[in-house]
Amino acid sequence: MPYRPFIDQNCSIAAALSLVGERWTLLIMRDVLLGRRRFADIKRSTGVASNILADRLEMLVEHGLLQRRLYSEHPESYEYVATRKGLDLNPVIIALMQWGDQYSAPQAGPPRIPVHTVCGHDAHPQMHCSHCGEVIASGELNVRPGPGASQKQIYEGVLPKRS
Amino acid sequence: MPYRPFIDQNCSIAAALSLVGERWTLLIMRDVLLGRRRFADIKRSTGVASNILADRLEMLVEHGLLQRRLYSEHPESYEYVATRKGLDLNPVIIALMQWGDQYSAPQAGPPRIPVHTVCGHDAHPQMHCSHCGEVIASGELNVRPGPGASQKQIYEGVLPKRS
DNA sequence: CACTCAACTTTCAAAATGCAACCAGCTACG
DNA sequence: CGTAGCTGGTTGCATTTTGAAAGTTGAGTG
Repeated sequence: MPYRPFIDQNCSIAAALSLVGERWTLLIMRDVLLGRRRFADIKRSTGVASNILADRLEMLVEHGLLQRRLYSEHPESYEYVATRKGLDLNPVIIALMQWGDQYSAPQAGPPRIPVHTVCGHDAHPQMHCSHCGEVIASGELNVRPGPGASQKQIYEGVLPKRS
Repeated sequence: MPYRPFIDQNCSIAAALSLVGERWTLLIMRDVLLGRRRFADIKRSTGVASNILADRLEMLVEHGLLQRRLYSEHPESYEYVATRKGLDLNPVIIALMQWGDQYSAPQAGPPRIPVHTVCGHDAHPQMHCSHCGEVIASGELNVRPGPGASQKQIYEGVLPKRS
Protein backbone atom coordinates (compact mmCIF):
# COMPACT_ATOMS: atom_id res chain seq x y z
CA MET A 1 0.00 0.00 0.00
CA PRO A 2 1.44 3.31 -0.99
CA TYR A 3 1.57 6.07 1.55
CA ARG A 4 -1.88 7.45 1.91
CA PRO A 5 -2.10 10.87 0.33
CA PHE A 6 -3.43 13.91 2.14
CA ILE A 7 -5.59 15.09 -0.73
CA ASP A 8 -9.25 15.98 -0.56
CA GLN A 9 -9.10 17.36 2.92
CA ASN A 10 -9.56 20.88 1.53
CA CYS A 11 -6.96 22.01 3.99
CA SER A 12 -3.90 24.10 3.29
CA ILE A 13 -2.05 22.46 6.14
CA ALA A 14 -2.64 19.03 4.63
CA ALA A 15 -1.66 20.40 1.21
CA ALA A 16 1.56 21.81 2.60
CA LEU A 17 2.33 18.61 4.46
CA SER A 18 1.77 16.52 1.37
CA LEU A 19 4.81 18.31 -0.09
CA VAL A 20 7.00 18.80 2.97
CA GLY A 21 5.45 16.49 5.56
CA GLU A 22 7.76 13.58 4.96
CA ARG A 23 10.32 12.76 7.63
CA TRP A 24 13.39 14.13 5.84
CA THR A 25 12.02 16.87 3.64
CA LEU A 26 12.00 19.78 6.07
CA LEU A 27 15.42 18.78 7.34
CA ILE A 28 16.72 18.97 3.78
CA MET A 29 15.06 22.34 3.27
CA ARG A 30 16.68 23.54 6.51
CA ASP A 31 20.06 22.68 5.07
CA VAL A 32 19.43 24.41 1.79
CA LEU A 33 18.06 27.52 3.48
CA LEU A 34 21.05 27.58 5.82
CA GLY A 35 23.42 27.44 2.88
CA ARG A 36 24.27 23.74 2.58
CA ARG A 37 23.38 23.14 -1.01
CA ARG A 38 25.44 20.24 -2.27
CA PHE A 39 24.47 16.59 -2.22
CA ALA A 40 27.37 15.42 -0.09
CA ASP A 41 26.99 18.29 2.40
CA ILE A 42 23.31 17.62 2.93
CA LYS A 43 23.96 13.92 3.24
CA ARG A 44 26.65 14.46 5.85
CA SER A 45 24.74 17.00 7.85
CA THR A 46 21.38 15.24 7.94
CA GLY A 47 22.61 11.66 7.95
CA VAL A 48 20.04 10.67 5.35
CA ALA A 49 20.81 7.71 3.09
CA SER A 50 21.88 8.68 -0.41
CA ASN A 51 19.03 6.95 -2.23
CA ILE A 52 16.49 8.73 -0.04
CA LEU A 53 18.25 12.06 -0.48
CA ALA A 54 18.29 11.61 -4.24
CA ASP A 55 14.56 10.85 -4.22
CA ARG A 56 13.68 13.83 -2.02
CA LEU A 57 15.78 16.29 -3.96
CA GLU A 58 14.21 15.15 -7.21
CA MET A 59 10.78 15.55 -5.68
CA LEU A 60 11.58 19.02 -4.36
CA VAL A 61 12.87 20.10 -7.76
CA GLU A 62 9.79 18.63 -9.43
CA HIS A 63 7.48 20.61 -7.16
CA GLY A 64 9.42 23.81 -7.62
CA LEU A 65 10.90 24.27 -4.15
CA LEU A 66 14.45 23.79 -5.36
CA GLN A 67 16.37 24.28 -8.55
CA ARG A 68 19.32 22.11 -9.59
CA ARG A 69 22.24 24.13 -10.87
CA LEU A 70 25.64 23.20 -12.23
CA TYR A 71 28.00 24.58 -9.63
CA SER A 72 31.29 23.62 -11.23
CA GLU A 73 32.50 21.55 -14.12
CA HIS A 74 35.77 19.68 -13.53
CA PRO A 75 34.89 18.22 -11.18
CA GLU A 76 31.24 18.21 -12.12
CA SER A 77 29.17 19.25 -9.15
CA TYR A 78 25.73 20.61 -8.58
CA GLU A 79 23.98 22.72 -6.03
CA TYR A 80 20.34 22.88 -5.09
CA VAL A 81 19.13 26.43 -4.62
CA ALA A 82 15.81 27.43 -3.12
CA THR A 83 13.26 29.02 -5.40
CA ARG A 84 10.85 31.63 -4.09
CA LYS A 85 8.49 28.84 -3.11
CA GLY A 86 11.24 27.14 -1.16
CA LEU A 87 12.39 30.37 0.44
CA ASP A 88 8.85 31.00 1.60
CA LEU A 89 9.14 27.96 3.85
CA ASN A 90 11.40 30.03 6.08
CA PRO A 91 8.63 30.96 8.54
CA VAL A 92 7.85 27.27 9.00
CA ILE A 93 11.48 26.39 9.65
CA ILE A 94 11.95 29.33 12.01
CA ALA A 95 8.81 28.42 13.92
CA LEU A 96 10.09 24.87 14.30
CA MET A 97 13.45 26.15 15.43
CA GLN A 98 11.90 28.37 18.08
CA TRP A 99 9.75 25.53 19.33
CA GLY A 100 12.80 23.29 19.46
CA ASP A 101 14.75 25.99 21.26
CA GLN A 102 11.99 26.29 23.81
CA TYR A 103 11.54 22.60 24.54
CA SER A 104 14.69 20.77 23.48
CA ALA A 105 17.54 23.26 23.61
CA PRO A 106 20.86 22.15 25.06
CA GLN A 107 21.69 23.51 28.52
CA ALA A 108 24.10 25.97 27.00
CA GLY A 109 21.34 27.71 25.06
CA PRO A 110 20.11 27.72 21.48
CA PRO A 111 22.57 26.54 18.83
CA ARG A 112 21.48 29.24 16.38
CA ILE A 113 20.10 32.73 16.63
CA PRO A 114 18.16 34.31 13.79
CA VAL A 115 19.40 37.66 12.52
CA HIS A 116 17.31 40.16 10.60
CA THR A 117 19.53 41.04 7.64
CA VAL A 118 17.69 44.30 7.03
CA CYS A 119 18.37 45.87 10.43
CA GLY A 120 21.35 43.69 11.26
CA HIS A 121 20.22 42.66 14.75
CA ASP A 122 19.04 39.48 16.41
CA ALA A 123 15.50 39.02 15.23
CA HIS A 124 13.59 36.72 17.64
CA PRO A 125 10.72 36.71 15.14
CA GLN A 126 7.21 36.71 16.53
CA MET A 127 3.80 36.49 14.94
CA HIS A 128 1.80 39.70 15.02
CA CYS A 129 -1.85 40.30 14.21
CA SER A 130 -2.20 42.27 11.00
CA HIS A 131 -5.26 44.02 12.40
CA CYS A 132 -4.27 45.20 15.86
CA GLY A 133 -0.53 44.75 15.49
CA GLU A 134 -0.14 42.97 18.79
CA VAL A 135 1.94 39.85 19.35
CA ILE A 136 -0.17 36.73 19.08
CA ALA A 137 0.32 34.45 22.06
CA SER A 138 -0.39 30.72 22.29
CA GLY A 139 -4.09 30.03 22.24
CA GLU A 140 -5.03 33.49 21.01
CA LEU A 141 -5.72 32.27 17.53
CA ASN A 142 -8.87 30.71 16.20
CA VAL A 143 -10.06 30.06 12.66
CA ARG A 144 -13.20 30.78 10.70
CA PRO A 145 -14.24 29.21 7.39
CA GLY A 146 -12.78 31.10 4.44
CA PRO A 147 -14.09 31.55 0.88
CA GLY A 148 -12.69 28.18 -0.16
CA ALA A 149 -14.32 26.28 2.71
CA SER A 150 -16.42 23.23 1.94
CA GLN A 151 -20.04 22.96 3.10
CA LYS A 152 -18.96 20.60 5.83
CA GLN A 153 -16.30 23.00 7.03
CA ILE A 154 -18.82 25.83 7.06
CA TYR A 155 -21.22 23.66 9.02
CA GLU A 156 -18.51 22.76 11.50
CA GLY A 157 -17.66 26.44 11.65
CA VAL A 158 -15.22 27.35 14.31
CA LEU A 159 -14.88 24.24 16.34
CA PRO A 160 -15.45 24.65 20.06
CA LYS A 161 -12.40 25.56 22.09
CA ARG A 162 -12.94 23.58 25.24
CA SER A 163 -10.37 24.12 27.90
CA MET B 1 17.04 -0.90 10.37
CA PRO B 2 14.95 1.38 12.50
CA TYR B 3 14.20 4.84 11.27
CA ARG B 4 17.31 6.87 11.73
CA PRO B 5 16.93 9.35 14.56
CA PHE B 6 17.70 13.04 14.19
CA ILE B 7 19.70 13.27 17.38
CA ASP B 8 23.19 14.68 17.75
CA GLN B 9 22.76 17.32 15.12
CA ASN B 10 22.74 20.00 17.81
CA CYS B 11 19.91 21.62 15.92
CA SER B 12 16.60 22.74 17.31
CA ILE B 13 14.93 22.15 13.99
CA ALA B 14 16.08 18.54 13.99
CA ALA B 15 15.02 18.22 17.62
CA ALA B 16 11.58 19.58 16.82
CA LEU B 17 11.24 17.33 13.79
CA SER B 18 12.22 14.27 15.78
CA LEU B 19 9.00 14.83 17.73
CA VAL B 20 6.65 16.18 15.08
CA GLY B 21 8.44 15.41 11.83
CA GLU B 22 6.63 12.20 11.10
CA ARG B 23 4.14 12.16 8.25
CA TRP B 24 0.96 12.20 10.35
CA THR B 25 1.98 13.95 13.52
CA LEU B 26 1.46 17.57 12.52
CA LEU B 27 -1.81 16.67 10.84
CA ILE B 28 -2.99 15.16 14.12
CA MET B 29 -1.86 18.26 16.01
CA ARG B 30 -3.75 20.40 13.51
CA ASP B 31 -6.91 18.50 14.35
CA VAL B 32 -6.42 18.81 18.07
CA LEU B 33 -5.64 22.51 17.85
CA LEU B 34 -8.67 23.04 15.65
CA GLY B 35 -10.87 21.35 18.20
CA ARG B 36 -11.13 17.78 16.94
CA ARG B 37 -10.04 15.91 19.98
CA ARG B 38 -11.56 12.45 19.89
CA PHE B 39 -10.01 9.36 18.37
CA ALA B 40 -12.77 8.71 15.88
CA ASP B 41 -12.95 12.37 14.80
CA ILE B 42 -9.25 12.58 14.13
CA LYS B 43 -9.32 9.30 12.30
CA ARG B 44 -12.18 10.41 10.08
CA SER B 45 -10.76 13.81 9.35
CA THR B 46 -7.17 12.81 8.62
CA GLY B 47 -7.82 9.41 7.11
CA VAL B 48 -5.04 7.85 9.16
CA ALA B 49 -5.24 4.15 9.97
CA SER B 50 -6.29 3.41 13.53
CA ASN B 51 -3.14 1.57 14.55
CA ILE B 52 -1.00 4.47 13.38
CA LEU B 53 -3.24 6.99 15.11
CA ALA B 54 -3.06 5.04 18.35
CA ASP B 55 0.73 4.95 18.12
CA ARG B 56 1.05 8.65 17.37
CA LEU B 57 -1.33 9.73 20.11
CA GLU B 58 0.51 7.63 22.63
CA MET B 59 3.79 9.16 21.52
CA LEU B 60 2.39 12.69 21.71
CA VAL B 61 1.09 12.07 25.21
CA GLU B 62 4.42 10.55 26.23
CA HIS B 63 6.29 13.61 25.03
CA GLY B 64 3.92 16.00 26.69
CA LEU B 65 2.25 17.60 23.69
CA LEU B 66 -1.13 16.12 24.48
CA GLN B 67 -2.99 14.97 27.53
CA ARG B 68 -5.49 12.13 27.52
CA ARG B 69 -8.64 12.95 29.42
CA LEU B 70 -11.76 11.01 30.19
CA TYR B 71 -14.42 12.90 28.31
CA SER B 72 -17.42 10.85 29.29
CA GLU B 73 -18.11 7.60 31.06
CA HIS B 74 -21.05 5.61 29.70
CA PRO B 75 -20.05 5.39 26.95
CA GLU B 76 -16.43 5.64 27.90
CA SER B 77 -14.72 8.12 25.65
CA TYR B 78 -11.57 10.15 25.80
CA GLU B 79 -10.33 13.38 24.38
CA TYR B 80 -6.82 14.49 23.69
CA VAL B 81 -6.19 18.07 24.75
CA ALA B 82 -3.13 20.09 23.89
CA THR B 83 -0.78 20.99 26.70
CA ARG B 84 1.13 24.25 26.65
CA LYS B 85 3.87 22.51 24.69
CA GLY B 86 1.34 21.34 22.13
CA LEU B 87 -0.35 24.72 21.96
CA ASP B 88 3.00 26.32 21.26
CA LEU B 89 3.11 24.46 17.95
CA ASN B 90 0.48 26.87 16.69
CA PRO B 91 3.00 29.13 14.91
CA VAL B 92 4.31 26.12 13.02
CA ILE B 93 0.83 25.05 11.96
CA ILE B 94 -0.15 28.58 10.98
CA ALA B 95 3.03 29.02 8.96
CA LEU B 96 2.30 25.78 7.14
CA MET B 97 -1.27 26.88 6.51
CA GLN B 98 -0.15 30.18 5.05
CA TRP B 99 2.36 28.47 2.81
CA GLY B 100 -0.31 26.04 1.69
CA ASP B 101 -2.71 28.92 1.08
CA GLN B 102 -0.12 30.65 -1.04
CA TYR B 103 0.88 27.70 -3.19
CA SER B 104 -1.90 25.14 -3.09
CA ALA B 105 -5.11 27.01 -2.27
CA PRO B 106 -8.28 26.07 -4.15
CA GLN B 107 -9.43 28.57 -6.77
CA ALA B 108 -12.14 29.80 -4.45
CA GLY B 109 -9.62 30.99 -1.89
CA PRO B 110 -8.30 29.73 1.41
CA PRO B 111 -10.45 27.21 3.29
CA ARG B 112 -9.72 28.80 6.67
CA ILE B 113 -8.91 32.25 7.91
CA PRO B 114 -7.15 32.81 11.22
CA VAL B 115 -8.85 35.09 13.71
CA HIS B 116 -7.12 36.88 16.56
CA THR B 117 -9.34 36.10 19.53
CA VAL B 118 -8.03 39.07 21.50
CA CYS B 119 -9.06 41.77 19.03
CA GLY B 120 -11.68 39.69 17.27
CA HIS B 121 -10.52 40.37 13.72
CA ASP B 122 -8.91 38.38 10.94
CA ALA B 123 -5.31 38.03 11.94
CA HIS B 124 -3.15 37.24 8.86
CA PRO B 125 -0.24 36.67 11.22
CA GLN B 126 3.19 37.78 10.07
CA MET B 127 6.64 37.45 11.54
CA HIS B 128 8.11 40.68 12.86
CA CYS B 129 11.64 41.46 13.96
CA SER B 130 11.81 41.95 17.71
CA HIS B 131 14.49 44.58 17.26
CA CYS B 132 13.23 46.90 14.55
CA GLY B 133 9.61 45.76 14.59
CA GLU B 134 9.39 45.47 10.82
CA VAL B 135 7.81 42.58 8.95
CA ILE B 136 10.40 39.98 8.01
CA ALA B 137 10.17 39.07 4.34
CA SER B 138 11.46 35.92 2.61
CA GLY B 139 15.22 35.86 2.51
CA GLU B 140 15.64 38.62 5.07
CA LEU B 141 16.62 36.20 7.78
CA ASN B 142 20.01 34.74 8.46
CA VAL B 143 21.42 32.89 11.46
CA ARG B 144 24.47 33.21 13.63
CA PRO B 145 25.86 30.63 16.04
CA GLY B 146 24.22 30.89 19.47
CA PRO B 147 25.56 30.04 22.92
CA GLY B 148 24.76 26.36 22.43
CA ALA B 149 26.56 26.08 19.10
CA SER B 150 29.13 23.35 18.64
CA GLN B 151 32.70 24.13 17.60
CA LYS B 152 31.92 22.96 14.10
CA GLN B 153 28.87 25.20 13.89
CA ILE B 154 30.93 28.15 15.11
CA TYR B 155 33.57 27.36 12.52
CA GLU B 156 30.95 27.17 9.80
CA GLY B 157 29.54 30.40 11.15
CA VAL B 158 26.87 31.92 9.02
CA LEU B 159 27.00 29.87 5.90
CA PRO B 160 27.42 31.83 2.70
CA LYS B 161 24.22 33.05 1.09
CA ARG B 162 25.02 32.65 -2.55
CA SER B 163 22.31 33.86 -4.89
C1' DC C 1 -31.22 -10.23 21.47
C1' DA C 2 -29.32 -8.12 17.71
C1' DC C 3 -26.90 -4.04 16.79
C1' DT C 4 -24.16 0.14 17.30
C1' DC C 5 -20.50 3.07 19.14
C1' DA C 6 -15.95 4.21 20.81
C1' DA C 7 -11.37 3.30 21.14
C1' DC C 8 -8.40 0.47 20.28
C1' DT C 9 -5.47 -4.17 19.06
C1' DT C 10 -4.10 -7.75 15.95
C1' DT C 11 -2.73 -9.71 11.64
C1' DC C 12 -0.32 -9.68 7.54
C1' DA C 13 1.00 -8.10 2.75
C1' DA C 14 2.95 -4.14 0.41
C1' DA C 15 5.90 -0.14 0.57
C1' DA C 16 9.49 2.70 2.20
C1' DT C 17 13.81 2.96 4.51
C1' DG C 18 18.74 1.98 5.44
C1' DC C 19 23.05 -0.01 4.47
C1' DA C 20 26.55 -1.32 1.68
C1' DA C 21 28.53 -1.84 -2.53
C1' DC C 22 29.27 -0.09 -6.90
C1' DC C 23 29.91 3.29 -10.89
C1' DA C 24 31.91 7.02 -13.77
C1' DG C 25 34.36 11.09 -14.30
C1' DC C 26 37.68 13.73 -12.64
C1' DT C 27 41.90 15.15 -9.64
C1' DA C 28 45.65 14.99 -6.41
C1' DC C 29 49.73 12.49 -4.57
C1' DG C 30 53.86 9.82 -4.58
C1' DC D 1 51.87 5.46 -13.71
C1' DG D 2 49.12 3.65 -10.24
C1' DT D 3 46.27 4.41 -6.63
C1' DA D 4 43.44 6.69 -3.72
C1' DG D 5 39.77 10.19 -3.05
C1' DC D 6 35.99 13.21 -4.19
C1' DT D 7 31.27 14.07 -6.27
C1' DG D 8 26.83 12.68 -7.13
C1' DG D 9 24.63 9.52 -7.50
C1' DT D 10 22.41 4.08 -8.68
C1' DT D 11 21.44 -0.72 -7.48
C1' DG D 12 20.29 -4.72 -4.57
C1' DC D 13 18.65 -6.59 -0.62
C1' DA D 14 17.16 -7.01 4.31
C1' DT D 15 14.62 -4.74 7.79
C1' DT D 16 10.89 -1.66 9.32
C1' DT D 17 6.89 0.73 8.94
C1' DT D 18 2.56 1.41 6.96
C1' DG D 19 -2.20 0.41 5.67
C1' DA D 20 -6.50 -2.26 5.28
C1' DA D 21 -9.44 -5.07 7.28
C1' DA D 22 -11.03 -7.76 10.83
C1' DG D 23 -11.41 -8.58 15.72
C1' DT D 24 -11.97 -6.97 20.74
C1' DT D 25 -13.98 -5.02 24.89
C1' DG D 26 -17.41 -2.82 27.37
C1' DA D 27 -21.41 -0.30 27.50
C1' DG D 28 -25.77 1.59 25.59
C1' DT D 29 -30.07 1.23 22.28
C1' DG D 30 -34.39 -0.50 20.02
